[in-house]
Amino acid sequence: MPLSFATDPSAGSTAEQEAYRHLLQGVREGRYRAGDRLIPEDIATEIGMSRMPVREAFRRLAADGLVLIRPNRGCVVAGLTLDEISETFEMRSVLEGLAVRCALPQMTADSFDELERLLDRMERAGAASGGDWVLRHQEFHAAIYNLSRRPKLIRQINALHVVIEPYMRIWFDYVNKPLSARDEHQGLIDALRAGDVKAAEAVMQDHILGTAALLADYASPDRR
Amino acid sequence: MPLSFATDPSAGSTAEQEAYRHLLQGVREGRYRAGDRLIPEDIATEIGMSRMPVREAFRRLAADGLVLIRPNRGCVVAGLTLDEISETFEMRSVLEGLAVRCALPQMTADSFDELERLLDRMERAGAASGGDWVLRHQEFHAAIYNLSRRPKLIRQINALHVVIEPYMRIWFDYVNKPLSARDEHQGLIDALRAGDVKAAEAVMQDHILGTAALLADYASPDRR
DNA sequence: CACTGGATCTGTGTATCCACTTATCCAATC
DNA sequence: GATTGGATAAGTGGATACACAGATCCAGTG
Repeated sequence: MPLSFATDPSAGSTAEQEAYRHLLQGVREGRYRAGDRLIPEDIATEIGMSRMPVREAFRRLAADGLVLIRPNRGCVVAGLTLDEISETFEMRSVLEGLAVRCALPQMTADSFDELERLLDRMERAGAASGGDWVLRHQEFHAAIYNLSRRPKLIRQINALHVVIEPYMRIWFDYVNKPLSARDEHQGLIDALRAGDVKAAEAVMQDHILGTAALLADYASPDRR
Repeated sequence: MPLSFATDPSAGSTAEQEAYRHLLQGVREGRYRAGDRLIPEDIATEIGMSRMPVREAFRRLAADGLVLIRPNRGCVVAGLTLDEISETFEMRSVLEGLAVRCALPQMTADSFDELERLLDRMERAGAASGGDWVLRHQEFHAAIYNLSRRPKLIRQINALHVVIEPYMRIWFDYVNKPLSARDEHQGLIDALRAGDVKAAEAVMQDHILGTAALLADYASPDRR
């Protein structure tokens, strides 16, 4: 399975979809980097279409917060300041807390086994490339939220994941070992198994804010 | 001051901006109703431009969740199911709870006076037309969140307000008296004055979920 | 009555053109 | 030598015309 999407990829027709996918993947994987200028002409020829679908894709990406369109000055890949990164994690913490709260009542014994399985996969990916770990990590979280039966909530969470994904990759490549991946997430599974909704929500919030703190720690003294 | 925006209105150039504003206002005010088909040709001539900027505006609106674009079948105004409405209120409750938590430490005595003033305006608007009350109500909430210094959070909250605005208008026109507007919001101000961050967040969440319950009550037996 | 096969409409993509803004660079000037 | 100013290039934004494909509708057929 390839990358997932920030907004509904089926909203828009063939060529526009392809342009959107192409650009989205490019940004997520870090091939297009923050501040890079995106020239419709070039991208259109790159993927073999005219400029219009590309321009339309820009608008979707802008709404996702992935690029910035300034009148008469074209389209650049958006970057996040440190403040914006922590703001994003704050939003994640409350939204994903809500998602856990909604998902927990839907969980069965099978669900927990599935999560254990995904955690294993994530750990194995941790040994290899950073990008892969990030995807497995998203997959693990998504497996929980998908049970919440809250499509709009899930989509919003997804969009936030996408926005910070490039930074997660950079960070992961730097620390290059799967932090306390097992401990952190095993704790989460245990909290879910216990069935205490309030507690599970709190664990999820702490998990996310904890990650934010680690990432801020890494970025702050380094970039200054 | 006219209507505010879901996404950054400055992202896009003159004609596209105008198309976006026009469509956004139309949806918010209920001039375009859920299920209405939006024909680029018609709208383009309506506001005196070609179809291209209109099509681009569609993409932004689709990303905001206000319209639906189905491949080869054009653009229709999105409607919310009852489930989606309550899902939206759930998301509002946690996001606006977070916003209050961030805003409270920034508040001064002046802030509270300002809120009282806005509450008065809201109450006066309540006596008149429903649409005006909805705007004043948004204004009151926005006054709090704007202190949070969280631009992305504020934007997201705004987008959610816009999505449910048509339903708020319908509902308000039906009940036609400002519910417990003063009590509800006065309680909120008092909680803020007390300075207890946890409590203020809880009050905000209850306020929003309470509104959701009222709205669901109105919609559920009526539409069935 | 269900199904088939156009005819038509409309959404979508392409190609091209043009006006206007922004960016770049070089030379003249202080 | 730094700054200003203007010529020039590049790129955006919009309009228009056209080709094509998928949807929709309707009548004719079995």
